[in-house]
Amino acid sequence: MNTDQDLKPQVKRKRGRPPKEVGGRGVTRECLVRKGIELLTAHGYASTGIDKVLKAVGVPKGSFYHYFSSKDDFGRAVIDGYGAFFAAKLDKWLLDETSAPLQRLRNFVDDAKAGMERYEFRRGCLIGNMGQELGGTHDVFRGQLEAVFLDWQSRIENCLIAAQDAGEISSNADCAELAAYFWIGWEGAILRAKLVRSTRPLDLFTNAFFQGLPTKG
Amino acid sequence: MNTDQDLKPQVKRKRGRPPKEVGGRGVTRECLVRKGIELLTAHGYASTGIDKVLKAVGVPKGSFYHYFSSKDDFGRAVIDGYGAFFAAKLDKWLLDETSAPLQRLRNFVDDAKAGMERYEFRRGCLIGNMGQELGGTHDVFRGQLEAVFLDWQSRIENCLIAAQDAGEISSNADCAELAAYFWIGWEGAILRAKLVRSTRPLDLFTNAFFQGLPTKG
DNA sequence: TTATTATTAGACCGATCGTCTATTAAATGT
DNA sequence: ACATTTAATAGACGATCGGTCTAATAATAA
Repeated sequence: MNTDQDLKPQVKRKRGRPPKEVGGRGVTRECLVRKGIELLTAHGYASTGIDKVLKAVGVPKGSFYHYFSSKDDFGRAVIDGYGAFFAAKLDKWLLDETSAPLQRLRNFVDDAKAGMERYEFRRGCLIGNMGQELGGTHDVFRGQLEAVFLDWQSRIENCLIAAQDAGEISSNADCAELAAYFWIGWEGAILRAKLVRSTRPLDLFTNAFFQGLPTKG
Repeated sequence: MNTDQDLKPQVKRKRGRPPKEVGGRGVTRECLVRKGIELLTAHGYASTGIDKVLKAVGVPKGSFYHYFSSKDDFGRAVIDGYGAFFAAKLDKWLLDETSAPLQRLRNFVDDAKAGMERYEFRRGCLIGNMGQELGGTHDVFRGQLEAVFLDWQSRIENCLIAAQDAGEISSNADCAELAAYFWIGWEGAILRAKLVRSTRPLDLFTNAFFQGLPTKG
């Protein structure tokens, strides 16, 4: 994994505007954001230098400040990119009509768990990481990160409402609250899973979550 | 709050070993660790430079590397200091025989909640912060941070066992697992509380936690 | 053809980290 | 009393790195 096959050509370029690459239209910016997601998730915002991202993608420094006005601006783009990427992943699982609603949620959880294992519990969730690192100090990021959580949360909420409609959980259940509870515990479990390098915290939380859901009534 | 009344004298000092301060015996190191706890909790490990700590305490750089061999060494001392400080806080509440076991846990939670509010949800928990920031990459810190969690966890576990003995919760309950679950959710709630600058996530989690405890049977 | 825009190359400044030497007071030994 | 060793501080230093800025040049539009 991560064989760096998706980066810009490492060929030595001349200065100035480069000759028009047929396939490459705005590819650079997207590559930067993609690498940013990868590196910020793994090492955090403060610890990840611009240079690291640039070197990993094979793009010179000058380009960076053409596409982004500052590191913060880049950070915002990275958060948006990750938020959208993960929202799509949520939809993929939670809107899958071939499974019952609660099973969809389980499927998502299993997929996310597999992702944690695949990266050896080194990355976790970019939004959780940046929230922890910058939520207390950086107001702009704080609002943006919370907005991403609310977006994800509403997708879980909709899935729980579907479960209600399907009679899987009680019609009295407060799905919005349960969805909020889900993300609180899930992010806490990811943090702990990084420390113990195991899915145990994830299993512990999700088992309790599903078991605690109000049964039909 | 934080009126900086607890730092070393800012007076211009001469070089060389300073005259023996009557009260001050090894005070410098302790001051550094204390400020370290404060600054690392607020801004994270990577973002907090040695110089910031030194300036805040009014100690020159030369002293730092007399007491600590490196920044990592300092980080370890800070983690230990915070771990011990918080363990004492836990004991203060959880071993308070004047309340029933579960009430002790509620008291601790209320106190921690008040602490979050006092700092306007800007700091959170040093162990959670550093775990998020470095748990995935820094092996030494990772082990140390997990050890702190296990220590805190055992204190919660003991309190839950006392609750069992008092008949407050079921004798079938797995107190070790419940204690692990408590910290997973609590840390997740802190993270979220920083983002929304409100105790709601903390309330949401703790209410669910207490309500989900297996009733006596 | 000329002007403008997009994109790159890399210099630049300041901050940070950790080391190093010099300095001086206390503690210790004789 | 004196010499020696140890504890603790002052602060300069070099290497590195992060973020910003200027100059250069090809594509594009007027």
